[in-house]
Amino acid sequence: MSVRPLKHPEMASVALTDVLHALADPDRLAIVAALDDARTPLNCVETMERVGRSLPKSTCSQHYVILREAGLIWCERKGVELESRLRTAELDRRFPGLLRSILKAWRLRTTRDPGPSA
Amino acid sequence: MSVRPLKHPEMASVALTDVLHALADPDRLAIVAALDDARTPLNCVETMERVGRSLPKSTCSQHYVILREAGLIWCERKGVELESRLRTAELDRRFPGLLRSILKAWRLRTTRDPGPSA
DNA sequence: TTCTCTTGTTCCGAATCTATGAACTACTAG
DNA sequence: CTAGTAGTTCATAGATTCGGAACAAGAGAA
Repeated sequence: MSVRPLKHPEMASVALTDVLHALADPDRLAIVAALDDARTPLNCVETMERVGRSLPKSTCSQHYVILREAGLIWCERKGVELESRLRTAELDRRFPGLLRSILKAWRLRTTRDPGPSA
Repeated sequence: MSVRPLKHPEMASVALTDVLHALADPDRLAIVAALDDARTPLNCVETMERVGRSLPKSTCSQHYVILREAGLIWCERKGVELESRLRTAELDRRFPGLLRSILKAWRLRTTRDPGPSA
């Protein structure tokens, strides 16, 4: 049971539907919003603190896999931690304006919207 | 086994994650893009012709349920047909710029992106 | 070194979601 | 009434997702 190396897709091969699928979950969207706020790489614990919610770690780990494989985040292992940052600029070159408009929509959600993990 | 009446959510109660989930599928995204092109209501057959792909009807029917319940389309029965139109203006009031930027991204997808039903 | 703590990963079973054939409803035309 | 067309519902097999338990891997202390 060894830990696999991190794989990141080239931005050119990222599919729009994968990006949308990755963001179609309140927890993942909140993670992305937190990384966007932070503007600096964060590990999972720091991110979840900012999200203000604790998930089971296995679930959380899977969320990171999905975000990474959808091309949304870039991760590096720093010791025992996983440091992640948004691939903002690259993503915006591939899908101009997309991430911004989604994050904007997320930030003005009302109570009807599921907050992180409804 | 009677046919249930059509239910449309109020736009205020539409969640962003539901919208993203509805659009995180190549067939549904293609349907939405086709309705957006058309600018006039289309039934399922007409829409799928424009999409250029035929799905099993049960699958197609489910896609319409998902799009309708996510607040993306407004449907009316016209005789035996189901006429659908995008809820463009309403949606844009709720999530300004969102649908436009997603459709824009969809239209500039490359071969790596799954076309309708990859 | 070894022990322990922390951070995250992997595995696996249960619960949930999705796709589709078959049967059905509902309407139209002849 | 019969046949045809458009779409819905049901049942179920298949795919995804969630989360607990066990594990990996590095940091720090002794």
